[in-house]
Amino acid sequence: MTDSNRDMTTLKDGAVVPQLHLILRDRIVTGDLIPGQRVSETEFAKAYSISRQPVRETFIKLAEEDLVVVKPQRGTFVTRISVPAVLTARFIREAVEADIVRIATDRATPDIIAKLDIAVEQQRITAKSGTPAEFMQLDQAFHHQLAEFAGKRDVTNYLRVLNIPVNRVRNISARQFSPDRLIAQHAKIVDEMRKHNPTAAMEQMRAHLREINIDLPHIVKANPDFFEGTETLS
Amino acid sequence: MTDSNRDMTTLKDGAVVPQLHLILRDRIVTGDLIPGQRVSETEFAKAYSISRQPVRETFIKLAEEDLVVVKPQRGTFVTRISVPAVLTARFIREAVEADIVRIATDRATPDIIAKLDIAVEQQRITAKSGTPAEFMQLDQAFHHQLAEFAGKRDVTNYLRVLNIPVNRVRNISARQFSPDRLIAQHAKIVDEMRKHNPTAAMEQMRAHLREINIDLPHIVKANPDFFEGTETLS
DNA sequence: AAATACCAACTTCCATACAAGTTGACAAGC
DNA sequence: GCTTGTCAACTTGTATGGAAGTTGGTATTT
Repeated sequence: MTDSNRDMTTLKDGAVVPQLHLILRDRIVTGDLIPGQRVSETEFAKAYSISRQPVRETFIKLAEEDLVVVKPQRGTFVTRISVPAVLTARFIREAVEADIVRIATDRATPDIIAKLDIAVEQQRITAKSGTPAEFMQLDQAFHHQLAEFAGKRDVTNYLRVLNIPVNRVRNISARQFSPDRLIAQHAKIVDEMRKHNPTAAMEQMRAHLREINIDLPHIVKANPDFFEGTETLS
Repeated sequence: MTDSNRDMTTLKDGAVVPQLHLILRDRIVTGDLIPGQRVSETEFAKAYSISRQPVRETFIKLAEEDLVVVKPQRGTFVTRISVPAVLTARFIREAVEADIVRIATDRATPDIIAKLDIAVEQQRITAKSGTPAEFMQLDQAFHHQLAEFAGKRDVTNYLRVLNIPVNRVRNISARQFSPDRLIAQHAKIVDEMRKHNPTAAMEQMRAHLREINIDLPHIVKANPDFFEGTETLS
């Protein structure tokens, strides 16, 4: 989203809850509101000049996405990033996207391969001259494209909530790891698809999605108080 | 859940929203509240002798699970079951549980195989003398057991919301299809695990989870107004 | 008869007041 | 010093009134 609504004061006319939901979700996922931080209904009510009720209902939605946790009579807190949630999301994505890439390879036409080549090339350009957030957007678009080419356009939507903790990790560690490695892996996947080798394409995809298993321990070690369930790593 | 709280009148002391959330979710998933049915805040507020606010907040949670849809100033309605959601959930489960069964086969000890044999046997017993709901519970427990044996205990929890539409389908069609076929497939999966044949076990699992692709068109045809997005089937 | 204007009865949305429980500071007593 | 009791200031939870918008029936007008 643009930061037109992040001046902490004005909301557009119309329903308040959907707007606030998007704003606060973005602020949490990008790390503007940090894991463990205490928030409160009155705090945002004053900041955005609205009543407690819409803020409260926004908190309920954020809680369903595991972005905040509401402790009755005690307070509401930005959740720390759950390591098991990240690992589980990764495992699910590996299984699902392996199947997607197998189907996409079977369906691959020269036209599809060309579009994927263009996508990878744009990633290279953005990695050099763009922001980490822009590269992240392109990365997600690439995986969504593969799903579309496999005829599984909906999969991305239904796994959206699952990917939230993964995105949080990437946002707080955007500058710690270079995108070059990821781009090279994307290119390898496309190459195997070009050769109509579904098994090899699947293996490249699985290896690609296993990367975070290697990075995660370092990220956790660098920001231990942003995470919970860290004992799962050992 | 027990039906101790389904007398439409009394709730236990304590927080109201969590109780009402469980009650209404159960009533929708089991088909007591039917797809497309109109509901309203005041309706349940009167029925349970509470104010509109807790009902409203419950609706928000149900909406996040795609069990109701809130149309501002127009009303709240029990969602019709989304055919694309069912098909996508099935696809995701096939990919994930195939991987799970592969890992579980690699890890399979005689002790694990014995536990799975017992589970299948209990399914046979319940299929004969139990209720469809009880069998459904055992079926879910079986798949959860496999995830545990693969060291992926969390997967079931994180895919819970995804499975909701699938469970709705099974509840409205519980008597239309016999469980014998499913039990036989469970047995085949365990047999391949016993033989330490991960590839065959995976294939049996995939075939098992593809069953709903065959049943779904008939269920939709028998209850067309319980579904939406039915054109996806053609 | 048919189209239109009106309006009463509904709905969800938001604001506000109060209820109920938690927490931490601070003073009293051991 | 250390424990304990008190209580004020917070938190979220619930109730209720009114605002804003939709809907469908009913007169009114053409």
